[in-house]
Amino acid sequence: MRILIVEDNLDIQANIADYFEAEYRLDFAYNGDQGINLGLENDYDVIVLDIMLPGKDGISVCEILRRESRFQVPILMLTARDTIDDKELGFAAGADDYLVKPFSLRELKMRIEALSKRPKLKNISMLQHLDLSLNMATFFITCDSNSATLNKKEAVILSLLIQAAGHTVTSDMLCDRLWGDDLPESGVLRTHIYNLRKTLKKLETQCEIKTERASGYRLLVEDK
Amino acid sequence: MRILIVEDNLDIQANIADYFEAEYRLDFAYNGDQGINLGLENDYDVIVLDIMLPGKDGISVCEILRRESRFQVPILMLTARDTIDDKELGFAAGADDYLVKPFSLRELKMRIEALSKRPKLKNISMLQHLDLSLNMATFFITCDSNSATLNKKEAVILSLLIQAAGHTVTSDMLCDRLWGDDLPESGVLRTHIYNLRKTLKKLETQCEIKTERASGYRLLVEDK
DNA sequence: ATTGTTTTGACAGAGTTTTGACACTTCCAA
DNA sequence: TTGGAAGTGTCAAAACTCTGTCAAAACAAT
Repeated sequence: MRILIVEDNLDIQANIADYFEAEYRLDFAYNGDQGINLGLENDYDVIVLDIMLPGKDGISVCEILRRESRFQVPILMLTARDTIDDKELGFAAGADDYLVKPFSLRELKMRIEALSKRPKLKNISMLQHLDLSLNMATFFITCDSNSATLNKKEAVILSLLIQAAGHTVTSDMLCDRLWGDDLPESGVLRTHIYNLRKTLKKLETQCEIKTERASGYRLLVEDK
Repeated sequence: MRILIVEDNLDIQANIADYFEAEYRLDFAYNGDQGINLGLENDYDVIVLDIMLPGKDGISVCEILRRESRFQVPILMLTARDTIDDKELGFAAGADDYLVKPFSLRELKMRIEALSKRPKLKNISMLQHLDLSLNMATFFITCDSNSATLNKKEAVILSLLIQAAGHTVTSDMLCDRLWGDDLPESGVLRTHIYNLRKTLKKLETQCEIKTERASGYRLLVEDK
């Protein structure tokens, strides 16, 4: 399990490091900007975010991560204050859980475990991108007056591409989501992408799947 | 028996888990939004809802569940405060029972048992959808001048479909309601759906059961 | 016993996913 | 520049899975 701790207090950092080092892979950021960079770069299982930070405060960091990240990382906020205002701000910014300082490391651990166990693609049932919208409950896609239904694999692929729109989604990541550990050894993914493109074309949508050679696929963000 | 616990305090969660795990099927949510999602997604026998939650408080969760859910799940509220105000708020929001912290697990269990025994379809004995009406006391369905009587299983299936009209009801959920834990291992459900469709056709109703492949069934809402 | 209800199992047909073959593109080194 | 290796696009057909259909058997109620 990989965790990012964004916290400026060196004592707290050291405590967390001691307690969790053996079990998790930890990265530390000392200020908001560094937190944003690391958070966008890597795919963490949980991000622990102090609300009081030098430079950008935790709320802003949280907002930016939520807006920019192509991953749906659970974010746990730390705060010294226990005012409702703070909490509401935090949740509004997209935090998933809250912990008030001082806290026990044991409790922090329990919450991290709880967060990491949540299904990643929780409740997003209606995804949109440019002129396209995809209903993940029915696998129905619509573009203006045109529509079609995808099958499951295609829907999963498209949903991941939309969520990462503009960023490349590696083939590995797609395979992981589609087949988990026992992947078929043929080029199935290619076929699915091919069919997906065919139905996208039929819908006359502006959305286009670009392939990043030797890496993966990416949904273009600009109109044509 | 399937129960949803919406409670952010991990210690209480752990206690409840220990005490009830052997006997009930438990799901946990640790904030309001997760509670709402799980509550709407699944068909619980009882929902236990803490009033103090991160994010949406229990009252709002209760209101939303009551408004949105296609099930009539009994809701038991937990609160640390014992003010009349709180109780009234809770009942106004649609809670069915109340328990003040700290409480004994034995008492919680008694209340859960009591709630779960209440008839599920309290006042709904006459279900309607489009031009069809189903009397759950007699299993009699009518459409204009045509009518027929269903048998019990068919009636249960149709009632669930009507209550969820427009939304997919998973096969799992249907099986759960029809057979509980010891399901028959053949494709009985298919047969019942088949027969149900046959009588629906005979009645010349506008209602139509659509199957969502690899998922479940859904009653169409638009006229044909 | 008779009747109605529920389950079983077999089969066919429809839809989904995988496979594999071939052509085409891109990149790199000779 | 040129040829080959690696990565992709294309497509049809095979393999697989889920459903609909139905008759007959098992079960329950009266």
